[in-house]
Amino acid sequence: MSKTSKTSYAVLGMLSIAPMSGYDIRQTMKESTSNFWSESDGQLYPALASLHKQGLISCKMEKNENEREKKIYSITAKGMALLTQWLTRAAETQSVRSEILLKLFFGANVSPDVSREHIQMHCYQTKSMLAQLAASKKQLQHEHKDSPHLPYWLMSIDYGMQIAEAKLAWCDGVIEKLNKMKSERK
Amino acid sequence: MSKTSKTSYAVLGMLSIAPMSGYDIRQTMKESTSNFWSESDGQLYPALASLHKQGLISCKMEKNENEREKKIYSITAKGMALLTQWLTRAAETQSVRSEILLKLFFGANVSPDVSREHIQMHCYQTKSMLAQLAASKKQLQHEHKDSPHLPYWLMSIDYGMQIAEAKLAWCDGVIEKLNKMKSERK
DNA sequence: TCGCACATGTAACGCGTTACATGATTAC
DNA sequence: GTAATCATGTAACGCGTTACATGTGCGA
Repeated sequence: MSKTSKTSYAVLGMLSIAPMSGYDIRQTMKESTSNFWSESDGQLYPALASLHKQGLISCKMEKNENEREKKIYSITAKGMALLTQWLTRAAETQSVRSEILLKLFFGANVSPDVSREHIQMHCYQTKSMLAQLAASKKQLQHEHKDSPHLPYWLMSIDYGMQIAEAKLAWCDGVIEKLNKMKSERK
Repeated sequence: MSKTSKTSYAVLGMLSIAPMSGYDIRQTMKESTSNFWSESDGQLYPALASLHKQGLISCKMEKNENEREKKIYSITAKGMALLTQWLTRAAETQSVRSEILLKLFFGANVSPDVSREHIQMHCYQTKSMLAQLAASKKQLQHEHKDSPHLPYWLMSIDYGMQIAEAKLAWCDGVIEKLNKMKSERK
């Protein structure tokens, strides 16, 4: 088990929700955690193979009508123990890199218009993300009414939404300031 | 020039503020952009060498009294052109990975206490970051009163502060919900 | 004299992305 | 028929972190 990579834990976590195929895990991540976590194919499938080899997950072949055969993985007791152990450990602080903030930081080298365009774009993207999150939230509340996972899923969505709101407020302020700077430079 | 890495641009940007040594760049980044951007030694020094070889920055040896000799780099016209070109291009969207949110997402597998502890810790860390940002802001306003960079620097600090405030509000809500879940489980 | 801040680098390693490879089934 | 979705993987590459390596000057 790698000391630094969290891919295996993300996979174990997904399988703690329900037995799934690799493809299912990808889809589930896209629909639920993509806002704060995602894995690429190149990480996912080798992780599944490695977890299986270690006995942390088990694998059954399944073939329903009109479906191609797929591998359904389930978390084992051993895997569950490792997952809860990881869940209990404190999260490591990760370094963030935001290209848009870096560009804004060096904004004095270009016209305020340039920065304003970037922020404007960021604003649009954030709004679209907010809409997606709101939709996800509604869907989750409907489709997983009685799941013990629901409250936790909602909290993680709320994080995204509240951060997005804060970003939008910041964007507004920045655009206003940049407009002022532009008119003062005239 | 690498297509994907932004390290070179970060370095060029720093040198657009003032001529500096590699060490100075590290210090400046720590004090100003660490909240949203940082570079390690293993990135910084090779980047400086490469930029120099490409004629994007120039290098002078300097030795003041009671100081060991150091290399002071300055951005060239060619480097400045490349920087502004990059600044004008739209920022690529980067994928974020938040271990704490991933743990919260899988929180149903452990006691609500575990999640609450994590969030509590996150709250403390965010508060300390907020205090640091407030201090930086004050210092910047004082030390760079007339710099054309100041408004941009303040905007990037405000981003950190506003996001931090939103995080704190979210933490409060989550802790409350987790406490409720705990009492309901009794 | 011991440790810390200054100062500059190199090398190894692992992680994560991207592109490639394959192939079945379904909808248009 | 052909594009999209389902489904599983591999391989190369580059980036970024960490640890290592070296040495100066200053303060306690």
